[in-house]
Amino acid sequence: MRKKRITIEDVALEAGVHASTVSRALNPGKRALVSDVVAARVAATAQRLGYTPDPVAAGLRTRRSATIGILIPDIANPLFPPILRGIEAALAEAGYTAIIANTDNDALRARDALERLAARRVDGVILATVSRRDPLLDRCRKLGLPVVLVNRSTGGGATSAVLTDDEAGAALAVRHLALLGHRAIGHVAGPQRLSTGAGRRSGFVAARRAVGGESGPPPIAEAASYGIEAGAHAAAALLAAHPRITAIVAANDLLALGCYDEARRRGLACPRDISITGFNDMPFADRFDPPLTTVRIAQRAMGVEAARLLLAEIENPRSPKREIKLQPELVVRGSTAQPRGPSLTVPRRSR
Amino acid sequence: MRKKRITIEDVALEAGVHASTVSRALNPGKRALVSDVVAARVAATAQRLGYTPDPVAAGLRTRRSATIGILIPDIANPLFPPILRGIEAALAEAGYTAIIANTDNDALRARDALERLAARRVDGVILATVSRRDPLLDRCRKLGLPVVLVNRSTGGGATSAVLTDDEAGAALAVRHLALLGHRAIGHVAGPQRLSTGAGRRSGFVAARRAVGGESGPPPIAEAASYGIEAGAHAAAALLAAHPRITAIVAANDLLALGCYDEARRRGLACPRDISITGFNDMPFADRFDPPLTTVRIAQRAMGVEAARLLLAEIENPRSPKREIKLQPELVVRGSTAQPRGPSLTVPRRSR
DNA sequence: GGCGCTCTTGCAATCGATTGCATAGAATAG
DNA sequence: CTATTCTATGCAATCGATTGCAAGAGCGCC
Repeated sequence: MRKKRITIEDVALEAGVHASTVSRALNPGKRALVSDVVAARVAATAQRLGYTPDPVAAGLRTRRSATIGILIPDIANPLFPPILRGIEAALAEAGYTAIIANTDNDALRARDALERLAARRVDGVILATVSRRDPLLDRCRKLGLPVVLVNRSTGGGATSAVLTDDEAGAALAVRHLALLGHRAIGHVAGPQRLSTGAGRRSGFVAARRAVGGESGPPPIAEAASYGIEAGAHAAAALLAAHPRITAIVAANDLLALGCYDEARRRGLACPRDISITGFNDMPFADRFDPPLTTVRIAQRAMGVEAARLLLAEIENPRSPKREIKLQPELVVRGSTAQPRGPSLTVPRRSR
Repeated sequence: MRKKRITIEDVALEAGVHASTVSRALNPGKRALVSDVVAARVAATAQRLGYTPDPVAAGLRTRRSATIGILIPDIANPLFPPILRGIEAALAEAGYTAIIANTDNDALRARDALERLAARRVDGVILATVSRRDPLLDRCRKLGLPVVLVNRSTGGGATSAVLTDDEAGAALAVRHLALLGHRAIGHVAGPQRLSTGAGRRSGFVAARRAVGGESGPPPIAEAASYGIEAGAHAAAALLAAHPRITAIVAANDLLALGCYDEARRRGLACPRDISITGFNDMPFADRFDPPLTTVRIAQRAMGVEAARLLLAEIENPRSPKREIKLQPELVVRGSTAQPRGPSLTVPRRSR
């Protein structure tokens, strides 16, 4: 029993028709080519025999694998699972399956993973890894692979992408802090080679000007990567250069966590002595100490839209490239508060 | 340029040999069948032409897809990403690729996902979802699919599995609390239909007896699922039935978070008024408020071992079933402390 | 010099589906 | 009643690799 797979041939024999007829009867697109009575009979026999078409065999002939590849830096980064769920949901509707590959922010691994996906004949790829000018994209173009970016943009509009309005998000954070009374607001920026890093930074700069913060060049320190350690380093540099800062807008939640660490190291209590905001609203951000005020991005929706965009592009390779920009939302929690009045409270020392 | 794929035929033509020779020259197993000089020439031409064998086409003939399926409840549950990374790493070494499916703890979806994986002709599956007696396993057996369980067991030994020594882990937590001076220790248990829920519970019961806790039936409340809400409910029930409890051993970190919530609701400060331990040491457990004392399981190692076990079973379907049990480790953080002396401090009210 | 042996290589079938083309029979037109 | 167009189905090639079998080349031995 284990040995015998049921093939289209078996169904054909059993239904008394030719295999090609079975194929047509079972394929929604070709269904019209075969008479209703035969189609019904075939469907019934297929059902009875428990026939499942082999997508591998079909793919060989049709050149489509009903599979798409996803490149992300690291699935353990909590930003991604919700996006993946969104992608998966939209893909499943269309009968597609996703293959996920982690790159660990390593260009070589990314290259490698892409080649492996291409070898598996994926019908398209979703990239959450690329920097603003990335050779990966050229490679995809050369391979003739439809591509959609999530949470990234090349700026050029040559590639479809789904992203967050990073400028607006950063502005949300700045305005919130300004409203609380902060004047000296600093920014721990993400890597500027990534569109999110650049976008949030420029959003910060513009918003700071708009709310009329202190004059002079904006207090900004760029983190080397989107990690806690990098955030702590950048925060240290920022605070060293601008000791009077009362609030920090971090370019993502992990960087904010790094800011927490650095603040604590300096004996600064958050939010009493310094307010800190994040970006992304990653899972469990509400459980941090203190709960993180952050800019929530529509992770799942990004995934869904990205998958839809990609499917459309697979369907019609010359469909226009589109950029979908989703609006973020501020989530106020415990890491932001009014700046402490200069003399209302004595600075608190860490133990 | 985009149109033409390079096939084995192209390489054969270019190298002046037959396609079958190319196949043999490039396949490590058959490599010995062709002369060294020809093999070298073929390898060189393949290299030069940029030939990548089509695993789909090969799979059609060989009946192996070099693909395995993974069923997990939810990728957004931070327990799983490290396991997946482990699986992926071990798989990649062997040239295999993973396809991940989420089931949301829904038996129907699980069933469905399994069928889809089977249709894609995966060579085996890794299940992180099954309960102690699960129809999914019978289905795999019927399909002739090699299976390995991660972090789950059927108890029967009929299926290979990689798991944590849950009894030992629970004992670690209980002993830690006993050493701190706790006598009245309760347990928020996981669902008993899951092997982890049952194992941790029995570990708790045995350890409690061993450390000579209070007599009488052990204070235990079972959570309906491994979620924060369920944990809060169970904690409420536990504290209502046993008000004198000074410490709770939760069967996983999410349940522990639920305990945090319920404790706060009752005006109990953790760890001052009540100590709480988790299980798993999920990412960011050190960032919770308070940082969670928990039992760390070797997530990545579980993934690696599971993948190895599965590959071995694919290689040799009649290889003996094995259960690998990994030892957990206690991570002490801020959610546990000595029980407060009956009158040393006044209870603290939440605001 | 003929026989048998090993070592390489080619031939052709195969895996399971899809699809352009051909054809038989039915339906319709004239 | 014949000619023509449809419709429904079958035939066979195809996708890209793998592999059992056959055959040719080279070689040693008696």
